[in-house]
Amino acid sequence: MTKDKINKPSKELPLGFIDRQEKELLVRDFIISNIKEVMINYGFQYLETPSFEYSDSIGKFLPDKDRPDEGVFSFKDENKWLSLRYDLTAPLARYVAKNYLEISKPFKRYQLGTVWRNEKPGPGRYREFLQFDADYVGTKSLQADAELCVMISEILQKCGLEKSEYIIKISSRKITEELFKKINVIDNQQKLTALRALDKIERLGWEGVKQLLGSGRKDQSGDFTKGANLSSECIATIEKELKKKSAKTSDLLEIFKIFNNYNFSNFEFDPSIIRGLEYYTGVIFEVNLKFDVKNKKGQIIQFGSIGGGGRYDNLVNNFGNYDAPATGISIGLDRLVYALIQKKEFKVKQIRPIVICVFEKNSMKDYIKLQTILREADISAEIYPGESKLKKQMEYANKIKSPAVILYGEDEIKSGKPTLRNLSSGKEKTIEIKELVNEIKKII
RNA sequence: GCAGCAGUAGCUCAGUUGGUUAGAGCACUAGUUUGUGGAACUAGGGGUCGGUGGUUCGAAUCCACCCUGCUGUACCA
Repeated sequence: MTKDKINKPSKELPLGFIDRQEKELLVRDFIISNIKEVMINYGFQYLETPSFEYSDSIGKFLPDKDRPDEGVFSFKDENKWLSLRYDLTAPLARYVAKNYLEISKPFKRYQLGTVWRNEKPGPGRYREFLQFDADYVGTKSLQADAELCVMISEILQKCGLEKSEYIIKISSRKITEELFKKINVIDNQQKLTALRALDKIERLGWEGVKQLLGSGRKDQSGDFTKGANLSSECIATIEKELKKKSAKTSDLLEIFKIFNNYNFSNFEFDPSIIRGLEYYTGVIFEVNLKFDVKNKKGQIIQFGSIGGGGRYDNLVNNFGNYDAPATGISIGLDRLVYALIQKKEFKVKQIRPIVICVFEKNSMKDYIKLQTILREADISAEIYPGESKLKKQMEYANKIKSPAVILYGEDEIKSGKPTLRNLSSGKEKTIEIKELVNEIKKII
């Protein structure tokens, strides 16, 4: 095929980037339209911020990140580092700080946008993906946090999920904070390592997590991960405290009350969820699907959550003296699409055109006439785009899954009666032009 | 990043202890049917066997390094 490979551009995609095809995009569109409806009902503003930000605007307040290209795609422009956004929360904080005096307080906005992460992709995880974010900025009220959970639940149900197919897991950073105080862990690095370990309970189980809290753990491939080096008494206390299935912190008790007011019960207290590490300050939540998700080979994969969020009361404050406590939720739309396509036979209709076959170039006027009639009746229709034998045209129509072809050759044109061939049944009918629309509507 | 495994046609793979012109199925192209697709049959195109270097009379097969992919793990703001 290619005799001289040299100098030909590569047809491969960069690591972690993919082409997305119509079926997936239609499901995504369906989800997005549901999101927009719900967002309007809940009174959120629609916002869009640019893909690029100054690196320090979205990163400098994050500890232990001194290089701008750590995890993000960056380049230097006129001596300033620019980065592709890695989430929609950091740009929101920047936006709020920039427009602080003009915007309402509280400020509610939602945003749909592509984000990029320069890290290793996994099943259903890419380096470019679409995120949906809804945030409340400028309120400490847990009513806001509660509404986000109720709202995401409503979106998922609109998308066709049953209540039994997903759950909102909820916890609070205050639990682990108090716990660390109790067992006297004050070293920040040790706290972080311990938090990261606890975040893995779902995947590794308590045994694995305890190893990570202690000296460390060897994985399947034999690779060793260093642990948090806590004493076995501390680990025992952590396990005991976190296995209690009742929440005691004031913020959780309050939000559960609010859930009750909403008659919302599809949540579960789970002290093992940690979510991100740096900026959450209070209530945190995670949206989990309860059915198995498989990869291309049919193996069940570790899918994790499709999104989550929580309270971050200090983020906007990093830009200056703004009192802007906030709470927000992020959903990875591509992951949701990936899961939904498997779970439901989505009745997202891929509309394919009726193909009008071309017999004579000289009759093009007649073909266009038919095409216009169909298109005016809102029926997708096309004149075969090319010059081929009828057989080729039929093969084309079949390949694109066209519901029917119209055969309008010399004889038909003379009598003014095109032939309509149903491509799934193979049946043909020669009919008056004025009946064409009705006959086709019976087929599609 | 670390670790394990893998890389042969567009796709899924076969290729025996290194031995002549590297195979199959699907897909593709053309024809059997010059106004008829999805089935069948016939013929055909397409691979420097991931790359580079080495061992050898001879390498898809052995060795080294690199690249890419998969899985686990770490990081994921």
